[in-house]
Amino acid sequence: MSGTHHVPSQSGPVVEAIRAAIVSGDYVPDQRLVETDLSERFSASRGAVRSALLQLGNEGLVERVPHRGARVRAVPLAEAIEILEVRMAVEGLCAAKAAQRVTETEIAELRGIREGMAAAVESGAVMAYSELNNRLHRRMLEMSGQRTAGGVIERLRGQAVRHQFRLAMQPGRPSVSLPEHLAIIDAICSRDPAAAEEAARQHLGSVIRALRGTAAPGPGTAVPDSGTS
Amino acid sequence: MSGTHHVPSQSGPVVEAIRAAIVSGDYVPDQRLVETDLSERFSASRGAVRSALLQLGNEGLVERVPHRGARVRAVPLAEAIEILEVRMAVEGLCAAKAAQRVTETEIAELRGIREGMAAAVESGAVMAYSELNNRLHRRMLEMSGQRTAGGVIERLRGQAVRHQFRLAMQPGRPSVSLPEHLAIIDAICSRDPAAAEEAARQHLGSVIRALRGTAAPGPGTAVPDSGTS
DNA sequence: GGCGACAATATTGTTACCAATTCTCCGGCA
DNA sequence: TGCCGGAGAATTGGTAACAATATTGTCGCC
Repeated sequence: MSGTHHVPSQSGPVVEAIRAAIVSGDYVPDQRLVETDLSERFSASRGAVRSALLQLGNEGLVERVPHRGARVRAVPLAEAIEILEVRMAVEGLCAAKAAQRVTETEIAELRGIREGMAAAVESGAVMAYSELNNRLHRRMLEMSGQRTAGGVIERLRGQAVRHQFRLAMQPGRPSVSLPEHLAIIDAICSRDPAAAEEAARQHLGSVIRALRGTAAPGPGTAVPDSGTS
Repeated sequence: MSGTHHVPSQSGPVVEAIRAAIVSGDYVPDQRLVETDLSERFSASRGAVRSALLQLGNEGLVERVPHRGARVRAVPLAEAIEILEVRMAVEGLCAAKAAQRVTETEIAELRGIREGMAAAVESGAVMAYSELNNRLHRRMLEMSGQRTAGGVIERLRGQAVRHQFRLAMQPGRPSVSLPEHLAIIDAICSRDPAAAEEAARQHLGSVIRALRGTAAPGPGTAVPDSGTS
């Protein structure tokens, strides 16, 4: 097996834990991240938490202001679109490279993902589809052999994950994105770099258009006070 | 004016100092970075140095292994090429955006850079040309308005700066890159996004080809092996 | 009743110290 | 001679206390 994801695991388990808590929505945007709280929550020393926050700040997931602490960074829609535009460029590159370097076993794996995605959409299994979606993008990066590009995209994905998640939950969205994903898979399996790049770009372009369509309601709707408290 | 809103200046002056020392060649690749040494060298506490090394490690400039300290990361040629491939994609995007959004005053500034570059190459002023080159790339990013892409490229540039510097020192290299730079400038000034993207991609493609030519002196790795018989 | 200064609190930033780990060097031994 | 093992030094990682700073609540004054 290709093992677990290697890029974002560098500086200890605390970083991963906090990152997971953020991307899973356990901490909402603009929520304060007090060092002592996290220290107790994750059973780690304050220094470890401090380092983790530093790294997450560098990663763009949290915002740190001197003497005022860290809070979950709220990525505005415009920036999410910027992120997707960069991803469009880089993932286009990766798709092309993947089409050049793909092996037979990888083609088989992609075909498996393809079937799974079609089945998930057919049966309305949104979460399963989202999971396969993540896996497809990740495996495509690995197949491209472009570690640098993979790291860049991984980081960008982390920042915009909330927007993408919200988008994936829109009813009818899977039926739109499914053919795009299938086109990417088919192009890679056909070892057609140009088609793969074009398919990847079209897919992310579609995501951008869809994101633009989701009206971002102004301030006043987000209430951080959820459940436990 | 937009002033100097550099992305990588966030976590204190120590980070910038160490980064400057690394990119300026003051610390060579694989050189150990002992915390106490840096602490004394930059008159900062060990904790500050620690944080700085953490951030630089996250940035890809230094390599940190647990209990073994940090050292300047030696970016292999293959990775430098990967980095340039990503830059090719992202800077292509930025060039296109810049061509869409460029203002009249910015066009005037670009024309100034254009003249300066031509004059520098004419007179053989390598350093001045390199400086203008940096400025051109940086201003193009700013004009594109793509902050995300700018941050990505800035980071990638930092990692491969040594290779690019070595390349810029090659005799005759400026005469090759000058027309490419001029093409980028002209395309942006003509507000032609497609041409700008193409010009940027061609330029970086040329850099990649040139880099491939530098350090491939035949079979076997040309490591500076001390006096073999 | 509203507003500004002041104290109390909470939180981060820094420093000093100790523990854990690795590297180096030296000596013993087959 | 070459290799194994251990003591010592060097360096990093972690922890706790301290200092600096921002936030919040309170009191007096207009």
